[in-house]
Amino acid sequence: MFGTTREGFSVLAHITDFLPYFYLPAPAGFVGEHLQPFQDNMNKKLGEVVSIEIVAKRTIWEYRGEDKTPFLKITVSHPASISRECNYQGFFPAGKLVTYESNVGYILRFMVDTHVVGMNWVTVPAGKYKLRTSQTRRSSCQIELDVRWDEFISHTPEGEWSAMAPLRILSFDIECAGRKGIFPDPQVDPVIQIASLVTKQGEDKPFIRNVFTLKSCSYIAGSDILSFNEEVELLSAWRNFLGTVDPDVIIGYNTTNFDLPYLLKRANARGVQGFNKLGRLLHIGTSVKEVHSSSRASGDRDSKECNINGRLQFDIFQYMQKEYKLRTYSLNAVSAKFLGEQKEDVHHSIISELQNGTPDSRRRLAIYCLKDAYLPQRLMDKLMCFVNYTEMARVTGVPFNFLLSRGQQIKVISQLMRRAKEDGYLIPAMKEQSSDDQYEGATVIPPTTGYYKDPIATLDFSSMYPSIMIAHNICYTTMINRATISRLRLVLDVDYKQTPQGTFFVNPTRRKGVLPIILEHLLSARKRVKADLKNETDPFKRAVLDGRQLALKISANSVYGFPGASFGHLPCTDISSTTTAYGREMIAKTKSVVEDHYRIENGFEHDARVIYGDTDSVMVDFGPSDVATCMRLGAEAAHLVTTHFVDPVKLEFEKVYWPYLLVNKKRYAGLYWTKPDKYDKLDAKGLESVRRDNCCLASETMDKVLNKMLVERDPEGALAYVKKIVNNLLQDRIDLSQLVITKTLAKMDYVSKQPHVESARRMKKRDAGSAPGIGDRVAYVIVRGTKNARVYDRAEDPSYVLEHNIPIDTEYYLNNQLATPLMRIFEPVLGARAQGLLFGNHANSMKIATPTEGGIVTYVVKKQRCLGCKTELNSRNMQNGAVCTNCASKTPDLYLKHTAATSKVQVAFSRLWTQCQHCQGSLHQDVLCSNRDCPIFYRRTKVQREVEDSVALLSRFDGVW
DNA sequence: TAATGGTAGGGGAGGAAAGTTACAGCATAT
DNA sequence: TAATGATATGCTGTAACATTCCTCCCCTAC
Repeated sequence: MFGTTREGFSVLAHITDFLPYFYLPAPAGFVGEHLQPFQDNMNKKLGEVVSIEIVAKRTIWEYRGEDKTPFLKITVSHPASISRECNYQGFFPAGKLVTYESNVGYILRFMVDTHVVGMNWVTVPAGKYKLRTSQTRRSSCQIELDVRWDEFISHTPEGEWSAMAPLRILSFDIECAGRKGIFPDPQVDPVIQIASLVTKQGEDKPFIRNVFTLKSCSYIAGSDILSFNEEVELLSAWRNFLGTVDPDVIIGYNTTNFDLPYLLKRANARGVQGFNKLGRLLHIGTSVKEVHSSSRASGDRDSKECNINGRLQFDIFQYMQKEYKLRTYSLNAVSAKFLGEQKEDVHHSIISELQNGTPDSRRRLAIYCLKDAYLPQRLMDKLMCFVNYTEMARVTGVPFNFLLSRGQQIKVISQLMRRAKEDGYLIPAMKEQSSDDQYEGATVIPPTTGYYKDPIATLDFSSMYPSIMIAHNICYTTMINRATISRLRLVLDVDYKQTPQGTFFVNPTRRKGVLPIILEHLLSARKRVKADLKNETDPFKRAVLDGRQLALKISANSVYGFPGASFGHLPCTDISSTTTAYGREMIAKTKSVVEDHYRIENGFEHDARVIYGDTDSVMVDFGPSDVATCMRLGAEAAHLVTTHFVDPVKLEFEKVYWPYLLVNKKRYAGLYWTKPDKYDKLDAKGLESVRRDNCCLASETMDKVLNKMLVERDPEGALAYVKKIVNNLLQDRIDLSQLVITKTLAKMDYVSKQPHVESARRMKKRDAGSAPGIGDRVAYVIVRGTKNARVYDRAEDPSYVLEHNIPIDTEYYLNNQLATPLMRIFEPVLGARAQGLLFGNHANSMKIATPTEGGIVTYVVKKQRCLGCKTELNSRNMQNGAVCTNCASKTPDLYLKHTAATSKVQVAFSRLWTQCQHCQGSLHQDVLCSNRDCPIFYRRTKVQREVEDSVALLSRFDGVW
């Protein structure tokens, strides 16, 4: 175990004598005399079986009475020796044998048995350990010791033991000098700079800030600069720096997939001695491994993995991808969103130029590099990533690095094993069985769509699935089949009950399920933490507590998904389908109770109607037109409904929507009220304004329209707004950045052609290194094409479109991105007249010639036209380079007009240029930024082209006078 | 090999299939 | 009156086009 003391000294504790083991059910007739020969027999095949003993345990699978049965606990000397096959005197028939707890990782096994959870404090009592001497040391840690696995104390992370450790965190970024148009290749392209920041956990300023540069570099305030003439020296010096700093945590942005592998491959290519000794173990070097992960929630993803023993790796890029749903995950976009600042983005082809320039140009690069090292640290602080993950590791009990590298299941398994061990249950190692059969999920009440001017109350079941599982004691350990029922002579409704799904579970009086116990523990712990949070004033402790309650909530919710996971460790469709069946019954019951009770004939002023509901919520139109009454009725109804259900199931009144626009199932918007005097926010669900797969123009327009309709209650104003946007679009006054559509490249082999897939394919052809890979998000815009050309043929990389000045298909954006979604929300409010009002005629559209076959104008004869009357200029009518004979007299006027136009765009351009200079922090240097996530960049490039065109036009007046 | 939370549902786009229309080509009637 | 040619009519196959329905795909709600 690696760790740190309270004072910040690094520790390596060698844990001794902990051996892996697994279980086999003892077959009938197997007795004590068989143990030794059986062990000898197994040793022949496996070797290294240390001991076998008979223990009384019970399986977690199904209720089979309270009797424990004999199991063989087989202890082996090495994790690899755990087997699922054994054969001895016909006792263990091949194929049918089920082993228990044989598929549990050794690390988790150890942590469960010693009550160690990820990121917790451990005390090694005096006298129980032996310090290692300089001869026996195996690591670079300051303290190194040996301790038996059962002689240290693991502290539950509560009270004084919930403090964060004073970990040293290194954040770094590298720059390499690539060749033009090609993504850097570690076999060829050198590493030229490495920027590093070192911060102590909990402090807001780094105590080391430096940059290693190849060749000299001018002074940077507040940072150390270490320059080297040889790349090999640079790499070697940085490795030594890392060893001296001895960080506990290494962070960065995409360091796992880019920076670390690049450094290692480059050092290898240049033959830098000992570079791969990045970890704390002296005899183990770091190597790169390709891994593939796939999950239903986050899709497929290819990535790399580096082992740096004794140091945690925490790649903020991976964290963002896992925890946030964003349009783009570039460091630019993420910093802009969460830190509120754009950063300069130097295209990789320009880096070499800066490197080959002067100390000052290398200084620019160094500043850029330092910023890229600083931003991950700031993101981590701002978003509390490290604190939240620490709490998640503590709550679920898994090692910290599992949280990024593994899925949801391992967290539930960890909790399940801990609880199971306490109660003497064993978990079977199920044979992998990928079943395709889906079970039935939740009900979505068919919506009565429309625009509601009266307040709509929303009632929710809090933590629905967890509370169902607790209320009805649904668990592996409580499932029971008919045979067992008759064998044990159990009585319906006394000992067990039949669920709506037709399955049977024993009552808690007979046996309380393990899953319900885990869930109760999680829910009550969350309640306690929330109570503590109310009294806590220290902002840092508050953050820890908040992270903890969040972790508890997420953990409780993922318990339900675990038995339903078809590719799982312990799939059990009965548990999942029973839980959802109760849920369906409850939502139906809620609807009928509310609608039966709140009726005019029962003395109420209106008949209440349930207009919509999804899984655990119902939306009720009680009738009254004021929020306060609606809230009172809602709270009352929630209370009434709750009495119909088993504890701890609880229906809560949560909020009122007023007004409320119900578009379809899972698609609605409304003003969200929790108190009668003021609304909290505009809440939109499922609509284009909250989706990532349409362009910003579409979502922002919809957001504005919703605001005008619901907040300002001004549908006419909304109409006018849309008309303005449409006009801007057709006149090409919308930034390209607003039109970028992003979608995830989810897999390799697509059945049908898709716009984002085809665009990614074209990008790959141009530069394979920088093209989006599997799991990345692809950005594209739709350009004009030949008639009937498919959308996938017209999807193009925005940078490419910008560089080559390819015309945008405004009609596509108008019809597919704006009109269709907007009509869906206008129609319920305005009725059928909306259509004509908005999209009837767009005569103002600028007609741009449609390119012919293949998207390229093949034979273009450029003919000059008169700047006055646009007539074609030829040898007969040409007065001068600018105008025809007819317009000759207007030449001075035309000249003035074009001069004015030119200077106007020049002013616009210089303003944008200055803005970019401000952003890069220097007003007397060229702007190199090509940040594709920054709207200014697009605007600047567009205006730049306008300036060029305008100047070219003006030059036709040259020699007129 | 190891590892991978669930189902319900909207909506855009592609693509096959079935339907429509226009038209050439031919046979037949006038 | 029969044979012949011109024209109109009707049928049919085919290509082009528009529509419908289904599937794939992405993303979201819960």
